[in-house]
Amino acid sequence: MGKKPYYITTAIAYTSRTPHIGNTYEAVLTDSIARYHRLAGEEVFFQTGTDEHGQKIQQQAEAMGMTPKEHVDNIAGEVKQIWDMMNTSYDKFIRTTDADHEAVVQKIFRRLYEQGDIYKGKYEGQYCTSCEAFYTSSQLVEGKCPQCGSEVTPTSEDAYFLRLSKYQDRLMKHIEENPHFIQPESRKNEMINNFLKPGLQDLAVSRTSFNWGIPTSVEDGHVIYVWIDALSNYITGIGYDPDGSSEQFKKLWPADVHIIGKDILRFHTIYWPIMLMALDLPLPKQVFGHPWLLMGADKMSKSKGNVIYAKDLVDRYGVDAVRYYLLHEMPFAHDGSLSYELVVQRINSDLANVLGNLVNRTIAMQKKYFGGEILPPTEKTEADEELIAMALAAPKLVDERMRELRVADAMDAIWALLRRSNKYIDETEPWILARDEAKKARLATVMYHLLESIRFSAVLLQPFLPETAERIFAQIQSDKKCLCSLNAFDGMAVGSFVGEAEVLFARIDEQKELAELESLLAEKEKAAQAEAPKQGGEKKAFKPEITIEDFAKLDLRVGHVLECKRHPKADKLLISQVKLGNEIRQIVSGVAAHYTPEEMVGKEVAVVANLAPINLRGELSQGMLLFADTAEGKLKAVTFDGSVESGMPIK
RNA sequence: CGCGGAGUGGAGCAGUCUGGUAGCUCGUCGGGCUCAUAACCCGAAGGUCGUUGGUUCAAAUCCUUCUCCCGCAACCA
Repeated sequence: MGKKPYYITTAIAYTSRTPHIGNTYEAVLTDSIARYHRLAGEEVFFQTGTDEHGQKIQQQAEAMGMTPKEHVDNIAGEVKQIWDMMNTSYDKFIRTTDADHEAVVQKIFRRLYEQGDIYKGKYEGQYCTSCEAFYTSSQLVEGKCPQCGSEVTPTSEDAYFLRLSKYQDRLMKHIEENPHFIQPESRKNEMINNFLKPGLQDLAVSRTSFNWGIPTSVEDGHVIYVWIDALSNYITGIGYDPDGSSEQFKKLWPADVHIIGKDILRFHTIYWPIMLMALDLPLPKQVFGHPWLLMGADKMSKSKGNVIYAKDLVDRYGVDAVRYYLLHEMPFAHDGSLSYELVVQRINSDLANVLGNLVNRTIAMQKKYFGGEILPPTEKTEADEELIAMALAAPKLVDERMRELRVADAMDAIWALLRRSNKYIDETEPWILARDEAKKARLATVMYHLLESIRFSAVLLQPFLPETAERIFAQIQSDKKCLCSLNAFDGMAVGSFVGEAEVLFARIDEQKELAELESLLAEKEKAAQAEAPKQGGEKKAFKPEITIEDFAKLDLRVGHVLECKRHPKADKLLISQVKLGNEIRQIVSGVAAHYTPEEMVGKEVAVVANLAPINLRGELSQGMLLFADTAEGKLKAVTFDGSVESGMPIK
């Protein structure tokens, strides 16, 4: 029996919008790991795909005047296109709207229901009339409202729940006994302390408020919670079936590693393992929450206007340059940053100078001195030992680091060899050897060593820069590409000829490039602004039409802010005392990030006066202050054209 | 005191578990070389490893005080 195939997955991409370069990173990272294991001779199965259900998607589709299916078809197409453009070598691209996936998810749900791990219950069951708020049973303090201590009454909204509590101890034990299960390890503590130790609440796994999801098949009107649906992809995609799984599933499961963003670690290290336990399946061996790519110091987001798409970069610099940047500039555990400036610098120094130039100068010399013919290395000296030793040690270094998912470190080992090769040229001074016919054998040896160490590098580069590796093989005219060819330093075929020299990565004039980008960006911004009013962003999509009667239900008033302070127990909230005519109300607003209390005092602002009061983290809020979103993601209070008496209606 | 992570030469990071002369890439400055994509090679400057106190013969590393940054959770009527 052979070894179990290596099964690796990305998280499936949520189809709410076109993935940006940060989302793309995950696919490239996973691809490099998958390719490495293939290179190492293992059978590999690499699955990726798209997550296409959920309320958010339904709403977006409606706002754009499409059916949800049309919307996700568009985005899924884009995702696949980008993954393909990045040269990711996935074996399966699953979509959660695939019929077979949907069918199996229904079976999973039914099976869990029938065995009692999913049960029907009430959603947000306890209502406190004095606070006008809902609480789950576990939030109650001695059976009473945690805020005010009064009696609560159970309410009834039907939902199905997954019994997380039943498996909690088993999961905790698993995490503690398998220190590599959650990577990087720092995240492990976060999960244990924040979620497991306080105790898991059973998870509501059905929804009735929308219908873009997989029906439960247990009760009409209930669709399956999107995470249950999405997580299942890792097993449905390879043929799991509660009634009898495929041979492929038996061969592949459990997954060796799920590569996911650190933001969804909770779903993959708590909900997913528990689902698997309930299904009586083994858990994935490892979940790696990779860091994020930041734009300079900011998280990439549309509202900040700093989104970069993979295509923008690939069009300018080529696939492998972008792959290099993503794979190499991301630290193992911290967030990495990206800017055009950094990309250009890396391309110049690492790809053009160190790698490209090394190959180029070597091929040029081989042609110049020997007409391209590769001669035998007959005059080895002590000066060669270090280079050869380093080349022979490189595969092991790369292997160790890749098995720890330290991709950037693995690449460093290759670059160390490339740098050493450049140094070797200076040490041996081939151009001087070439002047003396008597030193021809020595020159041939030096050149052989150079070509061979370039071949070593190219073999090892394949998982990271597949196209570039091929181009190097073409230039050195070698087809020895397997890891097994790196056991001895003698892979170049004596008597054969090198190919044509070709520039692998052209140097970029940084000043010129940045200037050009700046003007390009300005143009783009202009175009986006011109288009914005027509199209409207996803946030600006209009809600469905209402009648004047609907509008008349709102009681909008002019309010004067008399006092304002920060909420003592919530950093996003401000508490204002607002005068509405002869009444003074306390209103809580989530604008602490946008206004200081001092700025709020004295403002005349629009108020929703007849909104049901609610208790927000211990403070009563009797209404709502109105704010407008700005393009920069800020909030601006809705004020008036001149001073208006408080309490006056707005219509 | 909600939980967790981090603070290392101008920039980005490693080293911390298993104390023992502070390392890598980029940048800067000086030199060398000419096969090559103004590339490559060598050398130098630059850090009391955020702060306080402690353990030790010895602390970036272990314990502790404070501070700043980031993430997660809660809150956004």
